[in-house]
Amino acid sequence: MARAGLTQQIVTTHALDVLDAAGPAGLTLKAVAQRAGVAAPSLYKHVRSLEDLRVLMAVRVLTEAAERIGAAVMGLAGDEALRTFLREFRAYAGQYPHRHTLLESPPPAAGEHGPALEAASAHLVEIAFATVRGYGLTGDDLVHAVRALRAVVVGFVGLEHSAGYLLPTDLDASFAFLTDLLAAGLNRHAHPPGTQDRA
Amino acid sequence: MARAGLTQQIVTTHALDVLDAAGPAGLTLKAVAQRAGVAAPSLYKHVRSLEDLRVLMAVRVLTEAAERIGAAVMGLAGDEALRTFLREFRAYAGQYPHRHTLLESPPPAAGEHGPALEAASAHLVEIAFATVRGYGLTGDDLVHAVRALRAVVVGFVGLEHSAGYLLPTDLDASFAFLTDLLAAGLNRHAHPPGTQDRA
DNA sequence: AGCCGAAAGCTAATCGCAGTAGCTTTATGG
DNA sequence: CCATAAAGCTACTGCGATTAGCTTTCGGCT
Repeated sequence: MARAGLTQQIVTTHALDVLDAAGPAGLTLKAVAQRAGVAAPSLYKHVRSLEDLRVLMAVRVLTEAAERIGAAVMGLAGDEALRTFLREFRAYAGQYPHRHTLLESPPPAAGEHGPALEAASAHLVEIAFATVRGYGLTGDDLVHAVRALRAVVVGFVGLEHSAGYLLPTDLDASFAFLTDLLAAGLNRHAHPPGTQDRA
Repeated sequence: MARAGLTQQIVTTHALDVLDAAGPAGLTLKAVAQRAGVAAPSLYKHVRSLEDLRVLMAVRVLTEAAERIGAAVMGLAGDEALRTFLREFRAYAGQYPHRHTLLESPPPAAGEHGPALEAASAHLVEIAFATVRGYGLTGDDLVHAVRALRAVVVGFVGLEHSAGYLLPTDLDASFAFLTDLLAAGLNRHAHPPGTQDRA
């Protein structure tokens, strides 16, 4: 028998292919093994469990998304950076409509690859920070802004891909509306016209 | 043997108890059956499958949340209504930290209870519409605003409960920040100070 | 009071998939 | 050429969902 020459990375790649093609419910070790050309138990030479594999997939997805979004945002600032971040995030999710499910379920820092997951997540968060830095926010407001940014984009994309938005109204327009909303809100905090609202 | 006297509603209630207690991964028919005091296969007299049960649970959760949020928002308008909607939604999710997972996965209108799911979802959306109505938005903007509202709240709550926010910064403050952001944004659309941004 | 059919439960069995045990073979480095 | 570790494999266990078919209870009707 010719050896398949698998590695943890290759298995992860096959697993992502399966996810993309068959959705979260279709992500089974048997399917991954089949795509990799080996018997199912052989995968255990490279991953500790299915959950472990999911974590590895999430790490990959976060890293990929961060790279892509980071590259797009690079050199931009303010509204332009913000719009680009949002657009690229949604574009990535649109290209792989099932991957967003990986960023909701995986157990936090459980297991061997927990730290890697946190690191990958932190990397994306770093990019979000950089994106928002230009608005002149300080202290906790900076964190609040990053959280708002993530909530907005994750929420919209999640609803978009789990059939949460049923009305016929154009989704691109809704996303643009939300983008404007966020941009305007951050600008308002950047140049507070007074001490209008809650501390 | 004394009869358990189950109904679809009671089974759904037990299933939600299991979900609340054991999380999404612990939601198994065996666990539900045990809590209901019957053997696992007996559940099939009331639900078609585990997936079907998940849909029923989602319907219940959406209905409950809509009632609760609807009651809280009733009689309010503008920012007050908006803040209440957001606060109540998050409070519900905070009370049952696992239920938000039901609102992400369930297959759309698949199966017998698909229409019920859509109806329950539509009910909550109606309340979101009512909440946002006071801002004087028209046409598609109204839909955009509702979608923004849902994206914001679902995104924040989802990240909050899946350990997406790791920084030590206070989550309540971040939620307040996001609430203000949304309120300010909707007010801006309500009273456009000109034709400032993108159509 | 007693009968009947439907519905609710049960036990036994099937099926698919995650995970484990232990053997075999391929690469290699010495 | 040989020892050994890693990569695969087959066989097996266990669990949970689901199906099949039997048994019992219940409500209505006579």
